[in-house]
Amino acid sequence: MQDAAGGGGDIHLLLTILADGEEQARQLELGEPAGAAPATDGQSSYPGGHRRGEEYYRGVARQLQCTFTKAMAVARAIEAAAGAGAGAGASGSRGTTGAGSRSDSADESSGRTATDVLHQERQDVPKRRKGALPRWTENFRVADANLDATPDQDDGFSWRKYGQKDILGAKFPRGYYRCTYRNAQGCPATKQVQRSDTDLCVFDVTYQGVHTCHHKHRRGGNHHHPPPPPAPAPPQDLGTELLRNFNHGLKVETDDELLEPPTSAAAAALTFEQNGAYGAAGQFCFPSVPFHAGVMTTTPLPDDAFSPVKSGAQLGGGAFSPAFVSPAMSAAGSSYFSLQAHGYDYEHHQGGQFAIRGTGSSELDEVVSAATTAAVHPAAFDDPLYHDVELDPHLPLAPMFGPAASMHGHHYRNA
DNA sequence: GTGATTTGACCGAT
DNA sequence: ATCGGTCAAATCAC
Repeated sequence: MQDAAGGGGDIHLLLTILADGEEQARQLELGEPAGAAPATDGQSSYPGGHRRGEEYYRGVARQLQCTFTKAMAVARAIEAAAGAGAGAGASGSRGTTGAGSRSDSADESSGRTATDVLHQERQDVPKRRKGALPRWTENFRVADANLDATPDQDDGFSWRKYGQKDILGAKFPRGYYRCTYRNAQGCPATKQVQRSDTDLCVFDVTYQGVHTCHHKHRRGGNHHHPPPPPAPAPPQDLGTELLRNFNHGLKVETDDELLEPPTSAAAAALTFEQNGAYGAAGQFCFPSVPFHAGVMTTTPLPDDAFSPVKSGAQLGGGAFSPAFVSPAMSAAGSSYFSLQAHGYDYEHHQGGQFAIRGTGSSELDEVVSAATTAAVHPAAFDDPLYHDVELDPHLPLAPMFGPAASMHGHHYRNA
């Protein structure tokens, strides 16, 4: 509604990003580690000076790539904002009745635990917080673009389809699934599956809510899937890992400057806050750099898909992964991955981009300030209680992988 | 018979 | 009024 301000700001932002890109291109040309130089460390990371240069160029090139991505995102956002207030999806509404014989809806039916939980959450936060449940998206690619190709890459959970809907502007209907054990165990997890209209091989799978069921891996069910495919990791892990990584004193590059935690995180959060003022969102990019396994734990998580630490699985070819990676995703060779939590969409592209898309409003400030606080007091990360605080553990403050990692902050308005 | 899927209708949000 | 998400009766599959 107040897109006007956002639009103007976004244009300015776009210009800023483009200026960044210009600067990065210049760096490429000069080969001079300008601001983002690994100046201070140097030798420790790159014994061979010659190799260091190579790495440097690569890094700058990736930055440049990220900058382009950001610019395009902002441009699209501007376009969308200008065009029409394309309704942002993500409505977490919950229909109550069915036809005629309703009887549940209230709250006491035994199977409504998940709903209850949601209710409770909402009562705790009177503001309407639709995206109360963490939400993230993965792209699955199937071998052939066959129309009857199954989007159902077994992710290790048992899903039950409860709806299908034609979506405006999409060629293919969207399928709605919820955890089979929703009634039995009150598991709130759901997912939406939609085939990409551009690439028939690609299915966008949006997960929402973390499995609370003691899911048993789908017993030799419909699909031939021998590999033990755990589930899309619960976002908590992302937050945990991010925060953990943060504690490792990695460097973060925010927009223009290279910073070091906690300063860096604080600055990143600050950037966010500024973005928040726009009512917009942030997009963070960081070059894909070889990361140190020490920072993360790579675990082929077993059945209990909810152990606090499981992530860092490598995508193919040495590309880094976000703080967590669902085996389902890597198995499917997905090239794209995103996550949303508490109103923010986190997106990660295999190319090394990470974006945060906010759903706007005051929530942003809350989270940002919480994040800022947390960033300044890294010790808080070790406190298991931080989960209970408003602090959103899923913030993008984390310096991702490796000392050379850098992160750019920007935002764009998401219609 | 049991459980999953299909499908039209309902509901909240925009 | 429209759209996305959900419900539940009807239907299908085992």
